[in-house]
Amino acid sequence: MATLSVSNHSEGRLTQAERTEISDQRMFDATVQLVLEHGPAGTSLKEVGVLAGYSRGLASHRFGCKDKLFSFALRRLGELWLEQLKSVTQGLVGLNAVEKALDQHYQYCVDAPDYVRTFYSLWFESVNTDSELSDSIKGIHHRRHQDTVAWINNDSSIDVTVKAQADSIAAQFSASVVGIVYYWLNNPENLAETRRLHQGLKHTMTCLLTPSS
Amino acid sequence: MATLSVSNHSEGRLTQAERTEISDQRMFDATVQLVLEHGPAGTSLKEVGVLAGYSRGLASHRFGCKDKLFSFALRRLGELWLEQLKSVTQGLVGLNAVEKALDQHYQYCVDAPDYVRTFYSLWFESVNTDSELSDSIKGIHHRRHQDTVAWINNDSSIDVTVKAQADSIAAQFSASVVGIVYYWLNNPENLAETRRLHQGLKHTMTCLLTPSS
DNA sequence: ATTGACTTGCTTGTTGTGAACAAGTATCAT
DNA sequence: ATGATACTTGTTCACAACAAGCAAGTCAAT
Repeated sequence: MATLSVSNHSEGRLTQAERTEISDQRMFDATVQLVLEHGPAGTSLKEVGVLAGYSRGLASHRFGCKDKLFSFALRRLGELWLEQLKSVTQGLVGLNAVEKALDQHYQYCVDAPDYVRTFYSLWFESVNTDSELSDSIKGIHHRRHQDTVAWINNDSSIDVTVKAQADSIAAQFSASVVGIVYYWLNNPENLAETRRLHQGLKHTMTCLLTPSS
Repeated sequence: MATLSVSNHSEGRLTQAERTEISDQRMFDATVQLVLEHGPAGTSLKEVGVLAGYSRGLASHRFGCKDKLFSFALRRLGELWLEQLKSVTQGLVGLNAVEKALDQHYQYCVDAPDYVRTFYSLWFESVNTDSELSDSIKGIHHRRHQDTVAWINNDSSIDVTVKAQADSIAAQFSASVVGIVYYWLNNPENLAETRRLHQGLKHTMTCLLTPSS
């Protein structure tokens, strides 16, 4: 592989920072591939190192334990999704933001299924462990929740009585997204239904954000 | 421990069937306890056998592999929940059935949190494995789906245009329940919000089952 | 610029744990 | 008593985790 750009030394020579960046990226790719093939439990640190083109011990040495490797991968995946999300909801509020977010979420399942699947595989894996990974998830979860709450509160067209319930509405929204993802993980072939679930949630959110009585 | 009831022989003598029933039950209890404490991945067959009062090897020998032990535990837990569910939805259809089911689901989280938590820990664990366990889940999932579809189709007060979408509505219902459970697993202390999510889903289902336009 | 001490990335050696299975012992059935 | 079934013990293999060593990169003094 050609070097991305010339370093400060002669050809082929890499800085320490470049070396770790390259090995990190390769191990990230290997992790995604192996988690897709064998699930998180069936993915060994040894395989990750070897598939990435290094020794059996590197993943262990770099990350300390399996959990931290997964936490690392999850954070990287989370950042990739966040770019997608921000590119589409930038500056939007209320129902507009919610709808664009859901459209993009569906689209990302279509465009980058490997990343989404790995992301949520690790996500669900963390339900059962008190660990680094589980902390990362909690962080992501909390940020998502706050984003949703902000979308609601920053929209001047939304009623005060609705805003008072922003936390509950955000909780319902997050829960529904998790449910949809769960469906998609188990029925990746049925994109039509996955799309319908996204649409259904849009509709539900419309009802929730529009004061009825 | 006193024998549950006299067997066909003298005191303290058990039939083979009784012996396995007892060891199965003890290993089931041990599995629930250990999964609660350490998660499925952190639960070893060795510990299960020992905690149940047997040798380190029994769980391995009886179930063959970890996955089959979990599959066994999951089926037992599923049956317990099914009793609860049937006791409350027997003979009901449509929205009535859905609402009673959700009430009971919430109540079961309150009354038997250990069972519900273990059940769904194993449930989410199975997302990442192609195995016996994953097959059991698929079965349970399919039955739930069919039940919901039947509730919709057997209710004469529900419109034909709605019944035509029975599958999609059932999918949305299942997904939402999964999402709610995911919330509860991560926020077991917040029963109020869990209750609200159940109520919210009832409301959504009311909308879905009542033709609007 | 070259050298040499130091730092950091990476590899190899080793230990402990657990899953899985085989072979053996104890308990029950007839 | 003979077979069948529940259970235990012995063994193997794989992997996580860590320690100790090797190699590549860094940087100051000359």
